[in-house]
Amino acid sequence: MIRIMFDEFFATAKPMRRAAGQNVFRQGMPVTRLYRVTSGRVRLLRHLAEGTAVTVALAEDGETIAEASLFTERYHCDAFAETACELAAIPAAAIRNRLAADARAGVQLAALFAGQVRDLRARLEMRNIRGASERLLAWLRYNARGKPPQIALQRSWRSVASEIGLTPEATYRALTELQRTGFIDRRARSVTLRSGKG
Amino acid sequence: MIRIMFDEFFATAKPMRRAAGQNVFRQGMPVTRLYRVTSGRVRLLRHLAEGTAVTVALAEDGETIAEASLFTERYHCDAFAETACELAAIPAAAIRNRLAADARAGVQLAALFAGQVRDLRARLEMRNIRGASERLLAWLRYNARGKPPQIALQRSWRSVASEIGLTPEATYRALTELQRTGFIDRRARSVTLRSGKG
DNA sequence: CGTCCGCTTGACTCAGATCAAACTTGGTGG
DNA sequence: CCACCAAGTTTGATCTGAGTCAAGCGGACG
Repeated sequence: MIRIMFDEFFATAKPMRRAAGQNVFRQGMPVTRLYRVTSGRVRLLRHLAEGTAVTVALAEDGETIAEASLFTERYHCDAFAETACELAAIPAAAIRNRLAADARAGVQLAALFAGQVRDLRARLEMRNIRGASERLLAWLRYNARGKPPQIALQRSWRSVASEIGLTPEATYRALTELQRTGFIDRRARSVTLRSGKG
Repeated sequence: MIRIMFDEFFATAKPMRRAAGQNVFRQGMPVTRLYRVTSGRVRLLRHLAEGTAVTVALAEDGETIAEASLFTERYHCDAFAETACELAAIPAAAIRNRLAADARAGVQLAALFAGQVRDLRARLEMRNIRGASERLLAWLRYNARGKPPQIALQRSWRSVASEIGLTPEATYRALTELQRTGFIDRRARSVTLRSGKG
């Protein structure tokens, strides 16, 4: 119910495509649109003095980019397609109008962002776990649902690997290890967490 | 101007203390207060089935905890003092009332959270940089201001180390390395970024 | 004056990255 | 239905760079 507001806009958004390397928006340009990545990968780069740049985010899979731009005049970073991609674009003005017209919209948006903050904090915290198996286990626990806790992965383990900051190889090995030590029960992309050991 | 709203509440908040190991709130309890950590460190733990738990965040230094709780009935995690700490507490109802009364408050809050989202994404992205020197350099670039870009650190390098996910030793070595290769110019806690190499 | 903590440097270790090769799966098109 | 290709998965061997332990310096503070 919380992300309804955004989704509603994106549902009717006009889709657009970008070839690999093409630009979506540039730092310093007035904020005209909000984007969601439908497929492919978009890199957000913040330019600094001296011609250097820092990657600020990598978006794929339905992630929305530069939401913070809603509240600023100009984009604070460049966005360019790293692979060929498809994006949904909505005019920033539409959201701003909604925010001005509907008092509850602001609160809804705040709730949406607050949830993202919580989620990002959790992800960041997982990165502090050094051991590959332990980090993966933390991720599994965080994302498992039900009793007993289970995960039916809708994507590749590779993508999980990149989310938790491990190489695919390390992730597969960690899976094997967790299986071996009896922490999980796995069949392909389905995992069941087990109480303690095996 | 954006974080005025929160700060205003926290400024008049009653301070409270917790000894190391003491509880602040528990998962499942109705959300009554919002907290900001003034000193010390608070660990947020999310309990899962099977008696296991995952650390969801570690807050210190003036960080606000469990903002997302503003929009839920009950706390979704435990909070307990990891060291002796001091907290500022404000009633959640106060914020909710403000949100209900002032239409612009919701938007302000959304803007605040959106900024946090951007910041957390950037931090997460830095963690994907493997090399210690490169990661530290990215952090320095992200946090430097001015022309030429400079940083006058107000805290210890140790705390920077933990923020970027390196050991203090690795961080000091990276500093030395960046100095040696001419990327930075350092005197104690003041750093100037230099164009390319030395 | 002594203690604590941040800083610094050195030596060693090891877990995860990297490189490599094979197998499986899934989808595409003939 | 099969040939084929791309991507994901799996396992092995090797290497490297950050973690760990250790030791010493110096400034802040009681």
